Amino acid sequence: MGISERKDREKSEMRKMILDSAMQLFIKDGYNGVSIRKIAQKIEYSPGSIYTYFEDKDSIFFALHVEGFEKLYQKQLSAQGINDPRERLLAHGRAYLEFALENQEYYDIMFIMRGPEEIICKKQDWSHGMRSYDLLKRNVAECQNAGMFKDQDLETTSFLIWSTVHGVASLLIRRGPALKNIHEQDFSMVIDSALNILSNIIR
Amino acid sequence: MGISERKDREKSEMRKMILDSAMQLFIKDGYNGVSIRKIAQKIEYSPGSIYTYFEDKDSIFFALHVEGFEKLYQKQLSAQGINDPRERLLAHGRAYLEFALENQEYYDIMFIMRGPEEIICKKQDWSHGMRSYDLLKRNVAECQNAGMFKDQDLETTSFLIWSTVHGVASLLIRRGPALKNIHEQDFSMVIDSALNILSNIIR
DNA sequence: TTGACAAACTAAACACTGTTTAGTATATTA
DNA sequence: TAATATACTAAACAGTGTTTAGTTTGTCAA
Repeated sequence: MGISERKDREKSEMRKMILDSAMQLFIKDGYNGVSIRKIAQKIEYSPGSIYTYFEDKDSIFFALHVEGFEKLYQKQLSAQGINDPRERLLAHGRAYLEFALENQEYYDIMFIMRGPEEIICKKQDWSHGMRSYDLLKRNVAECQNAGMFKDQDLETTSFLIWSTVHGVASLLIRRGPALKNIHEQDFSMVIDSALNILSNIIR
Repeated sequence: MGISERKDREKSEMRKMILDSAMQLFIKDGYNGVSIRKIAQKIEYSPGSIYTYFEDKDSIFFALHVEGFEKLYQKQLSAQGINDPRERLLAHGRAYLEFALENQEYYDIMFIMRGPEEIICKKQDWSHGMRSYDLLKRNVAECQNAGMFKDQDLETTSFLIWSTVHGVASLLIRRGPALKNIHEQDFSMVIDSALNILSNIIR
């Protein structure tokens, strides 16, 4: 059936076009600055057509959310080649921070923005996030096997490690009051310092 | 001039009424669920009247933001009585986390939500946030004077300490994927663990 | 007490928003 | 060729933040 395959292809191309346009607008105009009509105008279709491909506006952001987790997971896997558990966990942290700073819009969608997060709870689908988090937990567990974090709860330890890197990432991205004095080119220094903290925790 | 004083009083009572209603609705319906019309209905005035007291919807959230920072600052001051710099910094961290979990809506407005943060940048007014952050920096500086964080940059160290507690706070409030296994009653345990990390950093 | 003035307030309008609906055009299938 | 399914559009609906014109109200000087 070549026809239905072509149709599927056309359908997914349209989906991609919508997502790409939405992402571009999202980066330019922020979450609330993007409207279905603007997306429609950008892809040169009527607003209504978009609803053939996505249930609602939220679903578009959810789809971008899923894309983001896929990118994060791939980045995280790049650290899995390292054998020493301690070094692997540090590389894992670096990968996380690099992902966050290289894909700030995705990171925002995934972990910071209110809108989409409510959506994800509504959709009951944290599975993509869990996959990344489970990878972290596995790395922490293997650190425990190697004698680190002794007498510490796996869940709590993993969570606190995530908190540390997430805290750095989200503040760097959102630019809180402290960041008047930390500029873009200093980010890698901050990453190093954050990993230093991690490195102190790991013992 | 008793009349103009009464008028000022009435004006600020009206402001307070608007802010209280906005906060209530905000907690109940979330950021985007609150409309000027809903606030107006709650206070039994027409939507237009609100614009006599606030420039726009954003200003209402900004005002709540300022209120939040005032509360945080007061809470932080409660830790300033402690003499030992290390213990004071730890108490400072605990105060921060307690504030975040006791005033989750405020914390959200202050540090997590996109909307208002853009507003604050627009208004170029991080002064309220800076006051709290400066207090942290002062405490860190005095830890340095007492021999801790030797050879570490004050700015970076302060930022990373803030990151750590902010990371914990924002993940606890937003309930990321990791938090399926951490329930409300365990929060104080997580706070203790976070402070343990802080305590490890401080040496 | 009256007239002027300023402030508060409202109803209505404006230009948006996400979403639904009814209807059309097009391509595929029997 | 006729029937059917799909993609698509224009228009409408109910909502949004904000502005405007006009009214009411309270204050104050003449």
